[in-house]
Amino acid sequence: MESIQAVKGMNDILPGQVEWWQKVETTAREVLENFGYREIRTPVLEKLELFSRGIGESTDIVEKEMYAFEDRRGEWLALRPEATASVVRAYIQHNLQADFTMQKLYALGPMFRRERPQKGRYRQFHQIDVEAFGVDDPMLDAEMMYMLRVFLERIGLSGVVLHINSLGCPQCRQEHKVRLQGYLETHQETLCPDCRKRRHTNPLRTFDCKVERCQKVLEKAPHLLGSICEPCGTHFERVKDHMEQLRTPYLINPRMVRGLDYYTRTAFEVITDQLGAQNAVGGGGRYNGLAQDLGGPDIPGIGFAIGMERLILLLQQQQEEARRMPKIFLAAMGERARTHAFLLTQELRAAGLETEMDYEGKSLKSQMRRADKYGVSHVLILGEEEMDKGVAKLRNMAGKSQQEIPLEDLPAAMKNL
RNA sequence: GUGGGUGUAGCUCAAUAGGUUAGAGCACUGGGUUGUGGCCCCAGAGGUCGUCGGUUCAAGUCCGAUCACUCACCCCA
Repeated sequence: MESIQAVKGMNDILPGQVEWWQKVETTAREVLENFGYREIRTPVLEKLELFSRGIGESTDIVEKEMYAFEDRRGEWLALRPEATASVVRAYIQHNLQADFTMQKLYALGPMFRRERPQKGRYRQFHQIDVEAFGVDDPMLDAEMMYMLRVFLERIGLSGVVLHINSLGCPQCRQEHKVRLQGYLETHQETLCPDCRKRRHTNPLRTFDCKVERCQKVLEKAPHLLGSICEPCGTHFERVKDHMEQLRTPYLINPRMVRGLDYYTRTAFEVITDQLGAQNAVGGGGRYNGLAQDLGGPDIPGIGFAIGMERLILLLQQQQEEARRMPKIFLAAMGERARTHAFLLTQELRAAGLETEMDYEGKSLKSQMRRADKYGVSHVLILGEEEMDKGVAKLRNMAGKSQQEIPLEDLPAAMKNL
């Protein structure tokens, strides 16, 4: 019989790996909650329309990467390809703007995109998603990027750079788009086929084309940053001022464009050069029109997402892993001692001590080997001899010393080690 | 969706120009005198050589197909 494999691009996270995830998750919660963010959990499945309207009909995500299907009653649903649209939907649906003028929310969980997997890119991947609603002030933009930096520092990640840009508002971006299209048209002949297509569909995207002759053309192309409107320009200036105030290093990257339609003004990405082709560990930006696009009130928002597998891949390259092991091992010989050891194990656990034992009646030598593999600091040895005397031998694995301890004192004595 | 690379034990890899019972290291199990770990020594278990088909007296090895994994393109976290 053929064994069943996991779905392509969807991974099991095994013991030994899962410790990294726990570390990232707990650190994320600590930092985010310290900045006033509260967790929200939304369904993994949403109406398809939420994403086609929210992310943009012509984006790659919506066009070709979504897990979309018709359910038994003919309703079109999709596994979420990102979290922002869902969080905004929940925000609108539950009228969260009525509670406070500002809402700071975060969500952890799996996202789904049907792409060809490669290093740092999977069909089920996980994000730490952060969103703040109701405030358009640049102070919040800067605080968010500062918080991202604090988180990455706390988790111990090094070698990443924060890129920032302003994408302007729908109005000035539209004007720029027309100008850029005009420019590209005059250089049409030199552009690669992809860029010729992008000229119509999404001219801004030509900026991250990797073909050399396209880059050459784009060097002289009008930059969005140079032509954003006055209010967008001052917003960006103030973001930068606050970044300096918070002593958070950044790099202005006028070529950065983001793949989702809803971004406005501030956009940012955390970039690494240690992940092969996947260079973005996290990214986000402001999305002032999104809530309204999704049928809600006209409320500004800003947010970002961190790719957990990418972050963990980097951490694993940079840090030693810490394995989780029991602290005490019980080695017992003979039926009487084994039966007692079984109970004793539960008592030690009840006292809060991580305890493991041998369940198979193996030789003492074998049990000691097992204890050593676990890396426990102490082993309790229990045999006929000890049972007769009403004691257990406590062996210190590091020092090799051994002492006898009365059985009735055990949980207490172990706690004081 | 497109292109490249790789599929042999749980893991990392060997296997002469096709030729008998496919090997090693690590990991695993047991043992090295009565009930004591690490180091060392001995022994053991573990593989339909991804799958299907073809060439051949003979295929892990050659050919084809297929699947899986992987890297890259596209795009993104």
